[in-house]
Amino acid sequence: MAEGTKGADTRARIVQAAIETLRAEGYAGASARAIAATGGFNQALIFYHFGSVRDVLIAALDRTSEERMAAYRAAAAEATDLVELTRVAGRIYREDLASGHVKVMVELIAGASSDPELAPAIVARVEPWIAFAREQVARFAETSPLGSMAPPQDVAYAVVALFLGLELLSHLEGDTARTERLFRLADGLAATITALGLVPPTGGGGAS
Amino acid sequence: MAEGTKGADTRARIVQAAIETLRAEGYAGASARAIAATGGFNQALIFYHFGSVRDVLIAALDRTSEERMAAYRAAAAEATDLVELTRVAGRIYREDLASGHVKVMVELIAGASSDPELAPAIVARVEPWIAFAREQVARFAETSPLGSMAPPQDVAYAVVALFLGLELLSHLEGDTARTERLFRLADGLAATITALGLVPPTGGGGAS
DNA sequence: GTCTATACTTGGATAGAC
DNA sequence: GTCTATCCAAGTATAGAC
Repeated sequence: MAEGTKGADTRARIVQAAIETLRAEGYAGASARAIAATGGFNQALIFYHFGSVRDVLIAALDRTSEERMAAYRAAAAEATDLVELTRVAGRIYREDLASGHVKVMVELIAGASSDPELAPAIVARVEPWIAFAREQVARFAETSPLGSMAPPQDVAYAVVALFLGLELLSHLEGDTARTERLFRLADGLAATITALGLVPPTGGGGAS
Repeated sequence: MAEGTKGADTRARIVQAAIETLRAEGYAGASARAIAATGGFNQALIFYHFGSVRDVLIAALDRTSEERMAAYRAAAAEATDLVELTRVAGRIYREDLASGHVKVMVELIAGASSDPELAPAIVARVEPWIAFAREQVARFAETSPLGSMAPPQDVAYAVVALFLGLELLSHLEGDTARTERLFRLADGLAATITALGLVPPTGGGGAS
């Protein structure tokens, strides 16, 4: 990598503008012209650097996804029990709602319906998140009573679905209060599950 | 109502075509031309009968929403405890995933970002679903220990978010197996909550 | 590598014949 | 009430000057 610096800079500016446009206008509003207007550069640059609008949108998801995955991994590594994991998950997810990462993902998942060539690219970028959630749930639930009642894979799928759905609802009306209450509720739920002995009070290997 | 019959018939055909197009092509693919091609009628009819594409999409959500709300109300009325409510919710929601009602709603919520005039109309049509979920949760949880731990309003919000998120994920790859497992998991969870005495074993007023 | 100009396509919407 | 024809705006993408 490190090819010319100037080209890489411009690519980054385009990707950044694509992210901002997806956040503000959604998939249907993320045209080459709209992205160029957001970033203050020429529309033709998108095609020179990425070849198509679709490919710059995929690059946008790659960029936020890598950045946020790093944040989630770092935060998860700090958690040594389910209560802590729930708390950091809430904290990081709230950052996401604000930063727009989940919005970018949700818009691209919804938009994939209209573009058969986009769909497989989005699938490939959503699955790592489900796998990551499964890893984290498994750290505390795999060998516990909870793990046999609720397979980590299924819990992880539900958690990711819940996060995506919360994004849809909370940005529809701009209501963050309800989401806030839900995370406090989740903290209480994690404490209850731990108190009931369904999950070990501490432990779980380090996050990978 | 009952105005000319012919006009009402055509309106219904257009709305039906809009629903099918939203299901198959998503919001970004639901153009007037695409809807007309799906329904086999002229594109100009949409503007004659509805004035704009936006308004026919809103009518599409109205139609599925009314129809599905009736189905949910009827099903919920049968449930006399939380276990039954969970089971019927799963059954009805699986019908929805297949029929496409949730898909229509999700696509319009996501699409609302790109059309400021669409957003308030969608908000007004999503809120009744959150209110309905709250009513149902409250029937069994309001005066129980669960109700004081987890306010029905917040639980309802989470349930709706989960349903919307499951739609996004399950239709992204066409994976219905994971959703199936989740509903069996929910059945078990409802049974556990009841066994723990967090919720009355029977009761809850009739559904409105 | 970036800009201007432009070709071509699709989409929203209307006019006017039937 | 429905269809054909058409206008115009917006979108993707490319060619070619700089």
